[in-house]
Amino acid sequence: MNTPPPAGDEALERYLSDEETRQALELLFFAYRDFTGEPDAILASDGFGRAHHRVIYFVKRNPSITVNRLLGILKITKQSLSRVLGQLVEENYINQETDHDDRRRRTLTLTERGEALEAKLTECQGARIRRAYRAAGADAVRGFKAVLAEIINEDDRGRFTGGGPHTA
Amino acid sequence: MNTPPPAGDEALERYLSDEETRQALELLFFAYRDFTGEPDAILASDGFGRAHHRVIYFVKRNPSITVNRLLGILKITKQSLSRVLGQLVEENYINQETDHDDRRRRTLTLTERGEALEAKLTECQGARIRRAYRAAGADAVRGFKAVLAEIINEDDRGRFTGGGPHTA
DNA sequence: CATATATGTCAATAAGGCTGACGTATTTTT
DNA sequence: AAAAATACGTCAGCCTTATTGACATATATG
Repeated sequence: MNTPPPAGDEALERYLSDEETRQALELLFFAYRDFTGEPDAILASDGFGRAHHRVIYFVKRNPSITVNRLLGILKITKQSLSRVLGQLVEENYINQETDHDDRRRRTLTLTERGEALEAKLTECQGARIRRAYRAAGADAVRGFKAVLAEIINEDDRGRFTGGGPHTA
Repeated sequence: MNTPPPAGDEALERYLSDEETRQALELLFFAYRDFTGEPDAILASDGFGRAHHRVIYFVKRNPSITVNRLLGILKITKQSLSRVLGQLVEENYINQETDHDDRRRRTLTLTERGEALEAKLTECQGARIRRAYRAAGADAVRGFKAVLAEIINEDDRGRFTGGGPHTA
């Protein structure tokens, strides 16, 4: 068990503030854990991990994205991406071709197989989101988005407050 | 860029639903990434990782917790916990003592050093949360909590809809 | 006494990150 | 044309965090 609320107005304020933020931390921890749980299981049965999911997802969202822009979104090193991306290309989930304008660049696109896996994974997470949205109501959804957008660092926040998909 | 909204009412519905859920997925991804970024940096400079953070956090929240109950919250194996916990005990962040009632049990509590690190990490994430809460407003905060609670699996949801801290 | 529980530990394996170094093709700059 | 910067790939090695299986020990409980 835990320390009970203290007496005194200022102390109570601090306590509430502490409890309040801890509740938020824990909500995020448990929500993210469960949110990634199902897709992780699907991926594992294909011999993939969460890293593959992220790559597939952002290639879907940004067709013909270059390796460099993908690295920018994921914020990992190219050596780390290399292994994961290599597997996905090897096993024909992602198509890689030389860009016509700048022949140094390789553009990445999902193959049919990649599209299928992406759809399966997103559908799985989407169902959880839609269920939560319906249960909480439209008003709550607006609050949910507003707070999450504010939690995100300023540089990436524009993806949500402003316009379309992740064109970095 | 991406596929533009299609014509036709049903198709538009589907498109909105898809865009809507994808936005939620991405909000969660970026928010969690940035939310864990700062503490990760602090921990790294102490030679620790995110796993150490989770252990310290839940020991703080459940003083005198047993190893078994901690495993239940974290949902990892005891072998995984062993190394992390061992380090924290070794370096005097966590105190381990034999329970008086059942001498098989070891109860875990933060030392002063552990308290200090926990405070530093939680303060860092707390500041981000408070900033977001202030920016989004009290109404949005209610929605934020409601949706996140609904995203969490039923078994753990009670921690938030109901009462106090994580007493598993 | 037998069995179950709580904990710890040894060994092997794997995913997914990291850094540093080097190579090569291509584009841009001087 | 030569030099520099960019985009990409790859080799080699290291770390953290997780996994499984097996076994040991102390304690509690039937």
